[in-house]
Amino acid sequence: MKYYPGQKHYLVAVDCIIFGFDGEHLKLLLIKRGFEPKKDEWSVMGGFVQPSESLDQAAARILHQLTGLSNVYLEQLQTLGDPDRDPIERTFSVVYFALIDIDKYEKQISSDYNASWVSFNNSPNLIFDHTYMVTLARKSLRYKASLHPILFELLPEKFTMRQLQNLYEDVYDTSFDKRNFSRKVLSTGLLIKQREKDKLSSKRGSFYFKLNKKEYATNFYAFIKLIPKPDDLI
Amino acid sequence: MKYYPGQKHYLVAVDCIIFGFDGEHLKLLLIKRGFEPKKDEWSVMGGFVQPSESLDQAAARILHQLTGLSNVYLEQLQTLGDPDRDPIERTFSVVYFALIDIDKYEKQISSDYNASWVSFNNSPNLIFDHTYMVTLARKSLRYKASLHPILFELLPEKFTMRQLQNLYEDVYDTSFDKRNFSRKVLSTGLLIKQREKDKLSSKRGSFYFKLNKKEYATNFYAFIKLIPKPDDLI
DNA sequence: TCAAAAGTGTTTATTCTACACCCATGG
DNA sequence: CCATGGGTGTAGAATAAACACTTTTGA
Repeated sequence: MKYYPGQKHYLVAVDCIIFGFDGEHLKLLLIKRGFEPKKDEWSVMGGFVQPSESLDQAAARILHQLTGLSNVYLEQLQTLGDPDRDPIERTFSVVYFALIDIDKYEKQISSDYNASWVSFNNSPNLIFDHTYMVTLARKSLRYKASLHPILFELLPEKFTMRQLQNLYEDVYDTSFDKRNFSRKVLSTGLLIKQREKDKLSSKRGSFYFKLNKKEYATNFYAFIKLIPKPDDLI
Repeated sequence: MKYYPGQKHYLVAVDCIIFGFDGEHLKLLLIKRGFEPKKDEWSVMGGFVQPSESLDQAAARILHQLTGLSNVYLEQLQTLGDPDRDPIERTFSVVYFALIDIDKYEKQISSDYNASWVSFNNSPNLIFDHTYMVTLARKSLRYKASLHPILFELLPEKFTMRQLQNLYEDVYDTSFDKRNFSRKVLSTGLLIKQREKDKLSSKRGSFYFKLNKKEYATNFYAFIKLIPKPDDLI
């Protein structure tokens, strides 16, 4: 037996929702499409799965193409496959989301793709069902981050408590009491306080923290409740 | 433009992990495969996605074929697509899991498929990566059920507190204090106590409860923490 | 010297946990 | 009348929430 007879074959693509954080706001890396259909319209970065690669490999390849980054936090989200979601021909899209340190990506490559970082308030219209993908990714990010410390993936190696709090506040569109927030975060044992201070954001300066990578690796899948009221997340 | 040139096309299948609960233990509905390859070996129920149907529709169709049930809790889990996962030809599999009331399924149909309910301790070897799918589904069930009241989908219309507790204990492979468990469950407002008692399991009899469907529909996506220590779930 | 952000502690309310006895009934 | 499973309450511990003042320093 060489193949399954009588079955239709389809295209399979991978699309990546790429999140970044600029110290103030959560951002999305979008590209201006360079090919038909919908050339010059905004979309998320994607590509077809090649015969020799797995889905995870395809996602990593696509992410690398746009950002130059490897070994990035990448998680499969969902697969979309409505018969008419792509007007040219039926294409299944396996959606991934990626969390990257916005300072690390290759600006050169991303400008070749006409990519830019946009925030959620003023993001452009996207082709096909890409807006839905983004909504899905945002919900999933909230969900996952309410239980696991994944948001650290968005931060640079050294960051201040204020930046971390900004990140959580922006992801959840809320605000936290800084005393309670800092106490809760520190109680996880995930942070190591540095001697060095960030002097950019205030005269007094604020201490940098680094992620305790060992603790992070060990406790990644343990629930860590940083969000007080995780209702209505999905 | 009629199609995307130069891209390989693939098969896309949907596989359903079907959970049931017999009052004591969580079970899985498996079938003995009726076609090659791997004829007569155990697998989960699946099928290829047809040109006109969406993924959700394909999953519902496949579930209906085996159980006769419609309007069942069905959730997309993940998509597997390693190049060699199917020895015949490259096939992507979108994995769903279903939660059904074990009393409602059509025994006739399921016996046509050589299906049987197995518990996790003595489940047979499965073809391809189906064992992995089941593991994935079990983890996902724990994860989801730690936050949302989905396990009610597995129970008949009327059930006792003991049955509910058995279900949670079996899903999480642990045991709960019955006083704390019952208090916590009742505090959700999801249950309506019936006048009628179940007299099968004890001389005194125990009250039946029904799900408060209105409350359930409204609060489905609110977090409801029934599990005290949801660590190490994934 | 003052504006701006950093840093820190305590009290109260809520939630969680551990734990043991009486009840109702069919055989 | 007794064995079996059903049903219930409380006290102590842990966790979460609310809340405000002092420090530092560059301009």
